[in-house]
Order: sequence, then structure tokens, then C-alpha cells
Amino acid sequence: MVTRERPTLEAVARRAGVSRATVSRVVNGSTSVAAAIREAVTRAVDELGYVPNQAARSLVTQRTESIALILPETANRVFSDDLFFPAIIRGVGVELEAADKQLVLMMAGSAKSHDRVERYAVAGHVDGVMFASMHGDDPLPGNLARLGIPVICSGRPLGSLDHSGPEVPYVDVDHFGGVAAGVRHLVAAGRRRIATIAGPQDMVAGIDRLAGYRATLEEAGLAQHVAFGDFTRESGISAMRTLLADDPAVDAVFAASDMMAHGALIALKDAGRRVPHDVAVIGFDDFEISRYSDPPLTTVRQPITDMGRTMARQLLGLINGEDGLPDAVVLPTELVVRDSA
Amino acid sequence: MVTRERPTLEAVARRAGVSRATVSRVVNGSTSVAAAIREAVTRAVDELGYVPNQAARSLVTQRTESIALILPETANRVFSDDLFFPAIIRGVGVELEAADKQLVLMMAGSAKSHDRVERYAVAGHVDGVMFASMHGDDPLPGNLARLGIPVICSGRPLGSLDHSGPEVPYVDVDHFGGVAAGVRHLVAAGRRRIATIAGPQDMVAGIDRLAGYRATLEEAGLAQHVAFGDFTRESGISAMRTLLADDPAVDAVFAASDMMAHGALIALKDAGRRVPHDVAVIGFDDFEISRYSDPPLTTVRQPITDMGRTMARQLLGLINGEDGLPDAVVLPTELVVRDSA
DNA sequence: CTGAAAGCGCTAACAC
DNA sequence: GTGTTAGCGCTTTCAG
Repeated sequence: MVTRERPTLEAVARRAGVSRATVSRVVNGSTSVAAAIREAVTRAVDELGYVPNQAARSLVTQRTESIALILPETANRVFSDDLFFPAIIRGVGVELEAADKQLVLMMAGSAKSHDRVERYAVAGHVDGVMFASMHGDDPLPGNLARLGIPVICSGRPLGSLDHSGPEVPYVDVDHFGGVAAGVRHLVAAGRRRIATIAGPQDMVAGIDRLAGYRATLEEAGLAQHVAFGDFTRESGISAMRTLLADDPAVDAVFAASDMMAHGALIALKDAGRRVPHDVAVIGFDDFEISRYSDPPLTTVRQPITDMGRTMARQLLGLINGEDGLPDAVVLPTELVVRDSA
Repeated sequence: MVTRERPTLEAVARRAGVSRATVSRVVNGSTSVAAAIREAVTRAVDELGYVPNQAARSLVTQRTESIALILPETANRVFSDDLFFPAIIRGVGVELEAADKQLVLMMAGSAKSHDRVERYAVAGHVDGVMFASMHGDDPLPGNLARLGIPVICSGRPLGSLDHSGPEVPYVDVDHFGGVAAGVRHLVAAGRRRIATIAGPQDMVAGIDRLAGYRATLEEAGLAQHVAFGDFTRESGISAMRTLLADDPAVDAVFAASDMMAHGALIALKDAGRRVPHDVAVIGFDDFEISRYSDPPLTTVRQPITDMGRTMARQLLGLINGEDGLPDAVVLPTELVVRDSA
């Protein structure tokens, strides 16, 4: 594998019989170049197979034309069957594609990779950084922002209120409202022993959805039954078993993710309960699984892809120094009724 | 969002009262620096929050310490519920993490993004490039290799034999053998009308699995029934319907992916067929769905994560100029028998 | 063991 | 319009 010498601007300039500056102008599409010269330069570029050295270019322009999406998760989780990540990346991808920016996806599930990613961003590999799926009160977004790197989060950063320094802007969905709609639907259907399988309490999606459940049950004057999972199907199965053991007469369960709802379906079937006859089940996400499960799941649809798009657009705005950008955008959620409740 | 001035080597040098060269030595861990000076420099680095500018560094070292994984697919496909991508990325991630290289994930599903990714790699953003999930006879791997960029593919490149210039090394799994084992299992169980739902014929996984089916049925002297899908569940559903319409007496089907096998299960249930009593079903992948489907799927397990790890290790070897690296590695597959066949 | 100096390849004023 | 000239921030000989 020979590392062939790559031609430089200088080489192209010599071949075309012009100066480096002129070649640079042509390569960067400046209009003020005579047609004849432009053509000569273009030919030289083609003949030599010239491609600008990005390191040299970035060194002077301070731009890389690429943008990072940082997922503080292990690859194991990012690429589990959790369709949150796909959806967010799809949305981000669409916007960056349109802006001709390169998306650089990075996972940072370990302390080591967390550091590496920070160095990567601070070292100037990218023009801006997006975060999704944050856990706890991660200092990284704030750190980068403080260094002057454009940053945006999907999902309200936890503890964003008690930090000094500039707030990190974010885009999120209305977890609370979606859960409230789902739980009210259960109440309206006459369910009275409504349990929930909550998500991890170090993530805003887990916290806000549980808050929605608690507030709505309180409003209805009903007792709360909470079990915890981590958004995966397996955790949904065991949480449902716990719930069933605690209260065999449970007649409804609101799961904070479709995967956990699917797990609940499996555990209920194992336990001989019929859905929705004995127990109603509602999920959250509206992923494909909710249409193919047995029975199809009633669920709360959240516009994850839109969240990704919005986040990307905001970040591009930040990078371009636009002003009047909102510090927070919250997208609506919607209850989708199917057979399970 | 103030773009604060980042400190340079020069600033650190001034503060520590030494030369830039010395700071550079300390930062890069050179041993030949007096302990006292090293400490002074380290302190200055900390106080200033100095982080080396990667563009400047790359400009002289010709290294970026990051590696690209290029997926010639849209985000839509990469992050569908196809668990191939997750698995490969997990494997790659593990190896690169160990080598402290940054993984840069890029999707290139459109012609435009395909070009952008090529420019990105050629411009020297990364030290090496890995490809997965290639379609047709993609010239990109060969192009990059020809420019002296270390390249490796997961999945045997189609048309790799009739190109001039250096071959692109690859890692793949034994599609043919896995399918053959599955189909023989069906034959041994007494099935005689064995159909297949084949994958896309512009991908090596689609082509080789179909070849395995054809060869094994031929060997058994049985008739072939082929329908095509694109590895997704939806395509499995419609392919199964076609198969059923063409031959209502079909008694087995080998699907080239678990998702398509799951689709077949759904279509068969709709058609009132019992699995495996009326029709046996085998998938390919051994993803989680195959354990949770009804009935659980007999399937061919392929070590995708291992393929990712192996690919990453090979590439790191290439980058470091190791020799004796194989041009091709083929990992074994294995039939996993569950209830569906 | 440390400093001085020469670029890496490119862009952007500034002249002409 | 086009060329000349300074660097961007860093590593790396080469002297001392």
C-alpha cells in the first residue's frame, strides 16, 4: 500500500502556469477569475488529481465543514434494537446533507471515550457538536460551549438550570403531555389500577415521563404503582413481572418505551393475562414494533426525527452566527390508539 | 457564543519560560526533558487549558488518529431495525477503542454524500477507511486504495476480481456454508417444496446466500422457488405472499435474513398456515427477533461483531505498515435450531 | 537536554 | 484579474 505523494496547490499552479492564489480561487469557486485561466487550472487539477489538504485549509480557515453528533452511550446501546438513535440520526443526517456538512458520529459510553471525544472536539476536528441521549448531569456540553464551540442538545440537559456560564440550548419533545394523554385514556376507559414501567431516572426522558404519570394519577385520585426499567424489552419483561407480583389485580400499565411495553406484553402473556381485556398496555415511541406486536400497541408518538432535524438546523444557525435562535424548542407528542388499550 | 481564543503552543511556552519545541516535546511525551521543566510546562498547559490544534498537527505529522467507517447506505437504512449495522459497529468500536483511535461513522446513501465522503477521506481527515454493506461494484474502496489510503471492506467486494490495481482486502462470513446447512436441515426433516426469500442481488450477502440455496437444492434434486426481498420485514411479508400464491403447497422457506423470516411468519399466520407444522421457516442472522418471534426462529448465526473487530484489526495493521496481512478472511457461520424448523 | 529555524499546504490581505 | 506575501499552529531537524 504505497502512500503516493499527493499533489499540492503549488504543483497545480506550476502546471497551469499561474500563482497559488489563483488556483486557490478557482478551487474555492471565486468568480473573479478569467474564464480561460479558470479552465486551465481546472484541467491541471483534473490531470493531477488534486484534492485540497483539509488540515492545511482548516489551519487557516478555522473551519472543517464537519459536525459531530455525540452519543454518550456504548455502541452496544446505540445499536441495540432501540430505534431512538436511528431516528435522531436520520433527522440530523437530512439537514446536514442539505447543508453539505459531513456528519461525524461518535459514541462515548466509557470514561475513556468520553475524554477522547472531548479532545477530538476541542482539537478543532469539527465546527460544532450535537448531543443526544445524555445521562445525568453531563458536564461535557457545557465544557465545550464554554470553550466557544457551538453546541446543542437533544433532550433537555439535566441540571441545566443550576450551572453558571452560558446555557446550552436544546430541543426536546413533550414527554409530560404525551404520558398525560395516555394515562387519561386509561382512566377514561375505566382502568383504576394503573401501573407504570418507568425509564432510567438519570435521563430526562425517564424522569419527565414518570412525572407525567405521577401527576396524572394524582389528578385522577388513583394509587401509583411504579417499576423501573432501562427502556429495553428485557427490562420491560422483568418490570412487568414485578408489577404483577406486587398487585395481581393490576388492570393497566403505562410503559415509558415501546420496547418495555413489548416486554410487558410478553410477560402478561406468560402470566395468562389477556391484553387489553385483563390488562391494558400503552407504550411510548410509536416504533414499528408497536404495529407488529400482538396485539398492536397503543402508544405515544414522539417526533424523534423532527427533533434531530430541528437540532441540526439550530446548530447550523449557531455556527453561522445567526441570532434570535431559541434556547429551547419543545415538539409535541400524540397518543396513537391501537388495540392494546 | 463567544469564540474564545484558544491558547497556542507559543502561549504555553512563554508562560513556562521555555521554547515551543520543549512544550511540544512535553505534550507529546518525549522522555528527554528535564523533570523540572516538564513540570513547569505541564502546569502552564493546565493553567491555560491548552489543547493542541489538530489541523496544525496533522499538517505536519500526516496523521489524524481517527478512522472512518463508511456505510454506503442512507441513514434510513443504516438505522432501520436491521441489526447488521449495530453489530458491525460494535465490533469496530471495541477494537478502535483499544487502539485509542477515534471512530468516525459516515453514511453515503446518495450520490452527493458518496462524493462528500470521498472528498473527506482523500482530504486527509482520517488515517484509514473501512467499508461495510456495499452495493454493486462500488469503485470507492478501490479509488481510495489507489490513492494510498489504507482501506478494508467487510463483505467481499463485488467485481473485486476484474479490477486492475491493488485488490482491496476484505473480511466476510461464510454465507454459502450457512445457507447450505440450513437447507440441508430442511431436507433432512422431510421438506420437499423448499422456497427461498432471497436478499438484494446487488449485495454479496444477497448473492452468496441465494447461491447456497440453489446449490443445495440442486444437490438434493429438488425444485427451486425464489422470491426476492431487500432484507426488511415488509419485503419478507410480500415475498411470502408471492411464494404462497405461486405454490400453495410450499412446505418450507429459507429467508436470507431474520427480518424477512419474521415477515414470512406474519404472512404465513395471515394465510392460516401453522409453523412449523405446515411450513418450516429458517432465517439468517440470529438477531434477537429470532428468539422472540412466534415461534422462535431456526436461523443461521453469523459473527457480525467479530467481522467488525477483525476488519478493524486488519486496518490498524495496514496503517502501521505491518506485513503478512491476509487479503481475505472468512469467518464461519452456524445453524441454530429453534422451533420454526 | 534545550532552543532556533524551517517548513507542512493553504487562504487572504494587499499590491499591482 | 492576478501575483506576492504573510502567516495559521505545530513538529522536527540541526546546532549548541
